[in-house]
Amino acid sequence: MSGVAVQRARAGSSGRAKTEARAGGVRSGGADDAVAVERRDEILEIAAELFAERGYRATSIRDIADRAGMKAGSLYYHIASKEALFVEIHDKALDAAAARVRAAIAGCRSPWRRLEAACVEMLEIQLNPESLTLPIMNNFRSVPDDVKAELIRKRDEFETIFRDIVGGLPLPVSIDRTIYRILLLRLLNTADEWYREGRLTRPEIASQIVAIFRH
Amino acid sequence: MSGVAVQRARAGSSGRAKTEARAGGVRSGGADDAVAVERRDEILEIAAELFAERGYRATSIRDIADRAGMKAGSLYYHIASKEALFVEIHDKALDAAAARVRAAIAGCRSPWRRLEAACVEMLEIQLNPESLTLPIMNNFRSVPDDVKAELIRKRDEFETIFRDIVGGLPLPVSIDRTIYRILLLRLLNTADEWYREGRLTRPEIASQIVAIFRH
DNA sequence: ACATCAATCTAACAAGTGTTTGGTAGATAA
DNA sequence: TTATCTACCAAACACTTGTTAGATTGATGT
Repeated sequence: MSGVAVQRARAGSSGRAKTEARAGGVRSGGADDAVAVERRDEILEIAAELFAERGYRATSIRDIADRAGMKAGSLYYHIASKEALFVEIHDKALDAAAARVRAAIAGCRSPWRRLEAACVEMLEIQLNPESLTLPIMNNFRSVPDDVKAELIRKRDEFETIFRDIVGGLPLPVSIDRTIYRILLLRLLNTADEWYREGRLTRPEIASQIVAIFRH
Repeated sequence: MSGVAVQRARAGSSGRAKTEARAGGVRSGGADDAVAVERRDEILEIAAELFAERGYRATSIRDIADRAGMKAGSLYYHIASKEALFVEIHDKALDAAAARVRAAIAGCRSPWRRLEAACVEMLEIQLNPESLTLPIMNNFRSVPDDVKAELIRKRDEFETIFRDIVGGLPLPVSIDRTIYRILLLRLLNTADEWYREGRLTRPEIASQIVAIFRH
């Protein structure tokens, strides 16, 4: 505690806080800082991979820094905190996923075809650890409480897409559409946990899911 | 490392290792050590609750000790290590769950009734944080690799019950029974993550699941 | 009274956590 | 050349982690 106090005092006298100016994410850029932006995106992608692989808690700042080829402290030139990094990744991933799913179902007229297209795309997203669109839509248990609320809000927004899709299905009245959607989304969102490579392809899995959920 | 070596050597010279004699779990008991056994079971149950709530990694030895009303170091009189504690809980939980599900489907003649009874029981198990039968059948991501294999083995053994149940269902040939079972189990095992209190009762949820999975 | 023993405490250990500080090589701009 | 600014590093901070050693307390048995 005393150490912190000393540091604060010194920082006050010597001026400036370079880090904060950048870590917010808003670039007050010069001419071409394309390199800088790329570096930051690179870090986001690396962190996204690790979060997806090991979860939030099990991924340390030093893990991310290692993979990015730098020291832990240097990361804080690019990010504000581990929490902020995760929230940013999470939001971007959901936005990208929403765009992909919307594009995938755009051409489908029949409601069941729409569902199948959405399932295929969701499986593709969840099982391809190559882009920022990554399977981190769950694992909220390992996330601190203060961030959790915001994450859930964003996820609910994403799941609106599926409320529309399920709403258009000609289901028997005996089936509750809300729990139908919840169960379907749970399966798609956790695909990386139950999918076993080699048995069935992703489209085959999607058509199996639709076969089960179709009535 | 050097510290461990020193400690081992000293334990050898001064005799005895009280802790190890007990932590293994096998009691070389005196007359009535019912109190001691109860204390250990109490610890197991407390730890099981915390593991279920927060996951393996997010639950610290000190958390468990706090809830048990003692200090962290004292826990090691009862357990050998955090990993061993988790494995023991996991195994006991699966054994108890298997017994409960088997008992629940015992009286059912129709295959669909069997499925429904199994679903009801599984939801009861997953959503009642009161006994050692607790929702810790997943979350393997946060578990160290060396333990993971053993946990998966035990879980596969448990899931045999559902292979039999699904095997008895008169499903259309277009549906792959393996993925059917995987999807169903994934939903039941993660019920605590998607279940929202107040909307539907557990038996209602179970009948909805069967309504969706029935063909 | 004395020794034994279960059950706990205190206190530390090494390792790892997120984060901050002050410094610095190298490019860019005046 | 000199000054500025980006992107990093080295080193520490305070804190938490699982785990262990050794001392202590209270009950039990002789």
